[in-house]
Amino acid sequence: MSDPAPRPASAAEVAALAGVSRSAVSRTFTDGASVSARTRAKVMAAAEALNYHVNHLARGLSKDASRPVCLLASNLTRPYHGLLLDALTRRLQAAGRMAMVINVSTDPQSAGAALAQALSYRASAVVVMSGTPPADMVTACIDAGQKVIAINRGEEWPGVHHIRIDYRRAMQEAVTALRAAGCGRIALAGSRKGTPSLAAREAFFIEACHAQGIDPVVWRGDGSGYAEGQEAAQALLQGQAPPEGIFCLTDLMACGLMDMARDTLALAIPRDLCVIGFDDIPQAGWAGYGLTSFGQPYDRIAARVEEILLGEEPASRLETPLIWRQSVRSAKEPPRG
Amino acid sequence: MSDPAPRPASAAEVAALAGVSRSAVSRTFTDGASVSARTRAKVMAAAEALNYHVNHLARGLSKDASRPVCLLASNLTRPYHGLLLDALTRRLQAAGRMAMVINVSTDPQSAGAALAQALSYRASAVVVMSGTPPADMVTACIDAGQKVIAINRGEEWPGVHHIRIDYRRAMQEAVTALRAAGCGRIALAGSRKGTPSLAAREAFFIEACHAQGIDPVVWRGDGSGYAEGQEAAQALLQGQAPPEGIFCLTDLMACGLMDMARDTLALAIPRDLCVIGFDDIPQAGWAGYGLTSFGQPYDRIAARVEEILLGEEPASRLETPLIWRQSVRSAKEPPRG
DNA sequence: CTGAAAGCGCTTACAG
DNA sequence: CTGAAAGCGCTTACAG
Repeated sequence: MSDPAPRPASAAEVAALAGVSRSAVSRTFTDGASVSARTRAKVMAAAEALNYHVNHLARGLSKDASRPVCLLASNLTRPYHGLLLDALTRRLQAAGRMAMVINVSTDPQSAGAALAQALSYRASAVVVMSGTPPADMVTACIDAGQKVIAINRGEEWPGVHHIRIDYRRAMQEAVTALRAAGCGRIALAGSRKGTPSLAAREAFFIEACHAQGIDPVVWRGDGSGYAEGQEAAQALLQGQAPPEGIFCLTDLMACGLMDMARDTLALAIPRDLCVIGFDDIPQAGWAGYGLTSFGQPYDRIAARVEEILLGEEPASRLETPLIWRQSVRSAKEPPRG
Repeated sequence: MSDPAPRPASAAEVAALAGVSRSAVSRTFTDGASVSARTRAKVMAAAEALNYHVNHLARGLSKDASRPVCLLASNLTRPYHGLLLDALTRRLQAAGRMAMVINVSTDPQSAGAALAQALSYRASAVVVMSGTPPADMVTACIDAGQKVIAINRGEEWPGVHHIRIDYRRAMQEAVTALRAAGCGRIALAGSRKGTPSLAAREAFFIEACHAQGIDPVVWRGDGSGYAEGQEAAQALLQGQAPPEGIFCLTDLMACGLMDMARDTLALAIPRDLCVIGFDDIPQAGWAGYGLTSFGQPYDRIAARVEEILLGEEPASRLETPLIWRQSVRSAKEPPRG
């Protein structure tokens, strides 16, 4: 309002104004520190007058807890990533941590560079939301004292904290639901991309089919988005004796598949075809889709990240509830034919 | 791999190993600094051996350029915000800046707290992607030497760098397109939410209608998402002489409106109804919608942010191209009736 | 080009 | 409870 200060106030200036030592100021803003009520009051008054805010950058030099948490993200453009990032940033913020996001989408190999950046900012932890950084960079981070938290990344890395979904159970449920809906011929709309989550869902879906005596038709696209869903529909649904139930690796694929099945192939869903997706993105709930899908436990994932930050080591896999909508016949309805 | 160091190497250790001063190490990692090739080589070798990375936290204490850039975001769950955040983080990263995101979605008033956080981390700039922080907090940031960059935020704040879209021109184009498609009765699916962008689109759309001698029907929902689009369809399309062309404030609303118009009201698009949206989210391109929409210049916005960070002050408003798809009849096709 | 020194803004034993 | 001092890891005039 008055003379605009060129730089923010420092603890030293607050100390001077309050007539106390810089240590006293520091203590006032440190949670469990011992300061008398009187000193604290003087400090607070001075701080307010100078619009003082502790410099977290400087604090991070000595205090681990105020160092940033790095989020390695990609494809922020896709609903799943947006939802996860939303849950994560919200949670970290509530915990008073600074979230720094590194976008690794441009170059699939860039995950290594991202970790180098995390190292440069002395992040206290790095959360790998996607991408697969090279093992030696992961080791370097861990050696430097950082926690590395992997969300739904495949292989077990030594020293890495994993947060995992129980894909096996989910895939069993998917197959069961399709069979209960009367689907005899079952297919999987998969992907050649081979990211850990995608690969795990594929493997467990096929395993579950076999366990129930079914031999699923498997189709694989290049990616796992809307366009691949459309391709899947064309590839799977045109021959004779086409599948009656399809599990799509992602909701995005399911949306593409449904659009193509209805508009071009003139199939009715769920009468002629049952579809299940994964991620429970907002579009799954849109009237145009009504897609039955597995919900990702975004908030629970975020909660686990915080637990790990606090030193706890949660073990069990997270459950994904199947959200029922209209793309799968309920057991009572008769199947087609 | 070998003995895991509890903490990362410091410049002092590198200096010791290389047999030079700490200044020499610092200079080696500073862009325009004067170091002999020989010294630099020694330093680099030692740095590699110790896996040294400059501590940007510490560097931020004295160098403005390595202080973080704060991104005040919200609704990361929505396509528009995801797309913008994606473009921004990508660009900042390429520029070697650290992007710290603060999620202000929980509480609309939380924008003030977010700014306080930006102040605490001595961000060199804060980018307001959404939310409207209180004026005095904005002043505090500016007084503390931070750049405040507002993307599509309404009012002119003193000292704030604005990045703006030419909504007036876009809205004129929308009305023109609808009229060229033969739409006589025109409506606006608006919102009571009143965020700056939304309000501006509304006002300019109505202004453009009047300029072309049209009196649009205006409906307003609570928000600007899919559900409000559905409501808009019910409210606007049921009476007699319903609108033949509707502009929706957002693509999300347009999707909801289209679904409701087709599924429940049995209207054909664009035969019975032309629809235009805004944002050009991925779903607009899905086969189920084929929505004609204005594209946000995400990359250009990000480029401007960088320009402002570099001290330039770009002035003109950004253009939004109208992306033609199938939800508006082209001028040649005859309108219905 | 190079090093010794002071400074950036904090925290945390260490005495009192 | 409180202050003087050393430390966190960097940068940048200042001499040489």
